[in-house]
Amino acid sequence: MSLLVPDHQDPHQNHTTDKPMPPSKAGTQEQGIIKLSLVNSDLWKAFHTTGTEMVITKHGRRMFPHCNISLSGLDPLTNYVIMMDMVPVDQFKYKWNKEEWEVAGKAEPQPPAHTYVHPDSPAMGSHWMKQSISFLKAKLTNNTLDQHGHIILHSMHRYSPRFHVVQADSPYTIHWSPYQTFSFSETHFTTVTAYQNNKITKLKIDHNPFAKGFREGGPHFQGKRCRPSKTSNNAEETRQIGRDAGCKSPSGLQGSLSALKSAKRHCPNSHFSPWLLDQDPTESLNTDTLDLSRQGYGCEEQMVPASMTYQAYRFAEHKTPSPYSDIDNRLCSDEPHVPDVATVPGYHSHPFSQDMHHQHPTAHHHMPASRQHTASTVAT
DNA sequence: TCCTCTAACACTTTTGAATCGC
DNA sequence: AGCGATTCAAAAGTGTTAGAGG
Repeated sequence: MSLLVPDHQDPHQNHTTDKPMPPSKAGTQEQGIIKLSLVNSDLWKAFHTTGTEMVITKHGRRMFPHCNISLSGLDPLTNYVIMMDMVPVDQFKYKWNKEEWEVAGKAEPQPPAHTYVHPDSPAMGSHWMKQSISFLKAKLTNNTLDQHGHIILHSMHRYSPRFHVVQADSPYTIHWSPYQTFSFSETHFTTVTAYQNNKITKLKIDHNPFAKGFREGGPHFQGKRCRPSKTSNNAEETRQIGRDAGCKSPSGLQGSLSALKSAKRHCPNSHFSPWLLDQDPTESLNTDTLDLSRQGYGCEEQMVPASMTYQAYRFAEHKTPSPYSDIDNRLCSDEPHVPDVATVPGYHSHPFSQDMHHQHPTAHHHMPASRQHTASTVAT
């Protein structure tokens, strides 16, 4: 499920290349009683230290590290929608020059991006707090004509994921619902179509099980496709990683959970990625979840008309996030009213970023005027 | 010439259905 | 019949590379 979000130009964003947002404390942010933690914060920090790169492809590529968060402080009996989007970190385009990233000019105009709505949304607070929330299946693409609902980004630009916790009984009502926004400085990344920094490549191979094909017995380690290249350093270092690799993964022991557990028993010294084992695959986030499919708008990523772009929001001033605001009326006036979550009247216009300059740069708390008296913001 | 992007490649992991044993 | 464990095949996902294109 995906939808358009407003202009991401956050007045509090850093417009220099080396000034990240204030770091979140131990990968956790707190707003009032709601606390959001970045579960795999250490992994993100490891990448961030080197300079995280995310590959984007025409057909969509998953993130690695992927975003994995945990929530606490929600009302167990209230429904929430959890969403993730990407905001530009600055206004520059970058290029990789030998050993470091350098500015290569002004950023491209932002494409019509989408917000990734967690497939379990909406679900009760108890459901979200039961276990960590993974955005593993969110995909990034550089295809501005993408029809699969992937998050559209520009290559060679820097972005930061944001997480939105929206109190809503259904995606139809999130527009006028209280919501809070979280982001973490360690999750900033540079988009690429091919990895530039070989240190990042090494980190990915070390932590991403899908990369094992190239680490253990892959073509590059068998000489089939090994050849000198413009990135020969990468090739040699990658081969070295292959030579250094330890116990081979349990081929033949398949069967999802049982195979995984069995494999772990049989090969306790194997290198199993944390993101595989941290989460118990038997714990699915399906219980207590409203069945969106039955309601006709599905749990899957959904497209929204491409007619609305960020640009429309560049002129939007901060207003109370009311469904009756002028901005909303203007933006939605020619939207077709079809029963799709992404095209619900007012749905696009949820002012996720219109009023960021009133909030802490990394933790934002938004409430409709009528409910603000009940909210307290504690920016960490 | 340089830089960026794409498709193909060979491999691993994930997923879901089928099968087996208790 | 029901349940859990195991097996199998297909689909999905991975990083690297050469080559195309600007």
